[in-house]
Amino acid sequence: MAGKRRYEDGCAFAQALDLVGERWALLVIRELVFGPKRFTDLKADLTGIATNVLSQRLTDLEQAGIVVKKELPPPARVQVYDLTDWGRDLAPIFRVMGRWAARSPHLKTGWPLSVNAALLSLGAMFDAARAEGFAAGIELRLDGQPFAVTVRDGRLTVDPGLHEAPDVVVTGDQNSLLPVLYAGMPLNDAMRSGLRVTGDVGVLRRFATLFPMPAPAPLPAG
Amino acid sequence: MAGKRRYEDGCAFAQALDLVGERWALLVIRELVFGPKRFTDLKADLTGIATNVLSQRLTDLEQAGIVVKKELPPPARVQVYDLTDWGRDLAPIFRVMGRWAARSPHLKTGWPLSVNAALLSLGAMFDAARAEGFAAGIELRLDGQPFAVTVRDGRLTVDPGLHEAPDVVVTGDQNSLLPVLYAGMPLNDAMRSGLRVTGDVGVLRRFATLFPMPAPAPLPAG
DNA sequence: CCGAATCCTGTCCGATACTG
DNA sequence: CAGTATCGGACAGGATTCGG
Repeated sequence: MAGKRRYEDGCAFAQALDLVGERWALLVIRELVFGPKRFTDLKADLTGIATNVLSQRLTDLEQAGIVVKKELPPPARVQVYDLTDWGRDLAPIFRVMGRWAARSPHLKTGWPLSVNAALLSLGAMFDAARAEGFAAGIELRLDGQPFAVTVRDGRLTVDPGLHEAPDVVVTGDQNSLLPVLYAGMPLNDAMRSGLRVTGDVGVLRRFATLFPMPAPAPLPAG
Repeated sequence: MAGKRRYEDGCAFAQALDLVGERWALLVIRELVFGPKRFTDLKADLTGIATNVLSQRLTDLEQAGIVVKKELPPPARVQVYDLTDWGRDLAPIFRVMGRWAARSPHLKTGWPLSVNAALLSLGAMFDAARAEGFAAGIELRLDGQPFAVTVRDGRLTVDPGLHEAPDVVVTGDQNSLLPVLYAGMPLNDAMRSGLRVTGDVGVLRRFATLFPMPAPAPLPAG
């Protein structure tokens, strides 16, 4: 435990990397931004992570003050991991860096995404200019979990839980929905392959125009 | 080379980590945001990095399209590493994440910083509200290199090179200057220990009030 | 002298098996 | 369900050496 590898750098950014720069650490945080999860669910959502690594990261993040281990009240009485307020303040990182990576010349599209990754990508790719004069309430039920997406005043918000006043409700999985938003797939195609839409489909179609893919960066010589 | 460890995740953020998530990678980029450097200077500015690791990161980042290897024109004819435009777009990450880390309950202050780290920290800690109605041109000469710092319209910019119209010129090293900006050290103390100031000292004193330290996050239990 | 390539050692990661 | 134990392999750290 004493042999922890650290940059010995006064730079606050370098000290951030000491806390969240190890492999998987930021992805663990990504999976907790919309609310607490149990160990096994975290493992399921983080494809490929080993149990010992997940365990290690959670204790490291807990010691850093980013994650807290909680026990849900009876009768549930299961223990879950949640972000502290400060830990949740990392959310903008995912949007800023995700938007940057969306311009990678090597970006692989069409790969499966976790529910949390898909929801964060909305905030990353959202184009405020295209949303001018548009307001909408959309409830997304991905993998059975409801999320309230709201567009208003050129801003997009995503919160866990049911939407108070949805114009449209979309049920299905994120990997069916995202090609509609980012790759121009016709909504009808997605509905034919499992996506269910109830309510105002026009709102959803309009919503799907708010996420333009940025042009990839040029690759210097290769 | 083929055995590169990757998250196989469609999430753009996870793919960003595939590119810049390895140890030292983001710090290498940090050291290049204000302009190209030679291998040896990079090694000197990144305290503790091993030559083979630096070499490996540079070739990885070059393949990713983030870094380019250039040869300066004769008579210099030395090779330098520079960021691509896309690579330089990572600069906001340092500010956002640095500002986040400044609230760490474990933050170590008073440690030495590189020139680039110090300059990026200005953008991270700058408080626009405190700069209302204030405009200033400040030339910082840190470790012999000049940087033009400008405050205007509630915004702060930092560019490499001499300032066109400086109100004040500060010469010295970043570790003498930063305590004045962030820790309330009296400017006179810093000047007594090596910082040299020519021009309007009042502008510098006012400038030093623009960088309030945020309150550290509470540590949940211990 | 600069920019690496090459040892070697230690630590971390990944996969699986196993336990309260 | 929620982790711990174990082990092989990949990667990082440090020193040395080599080519331009």
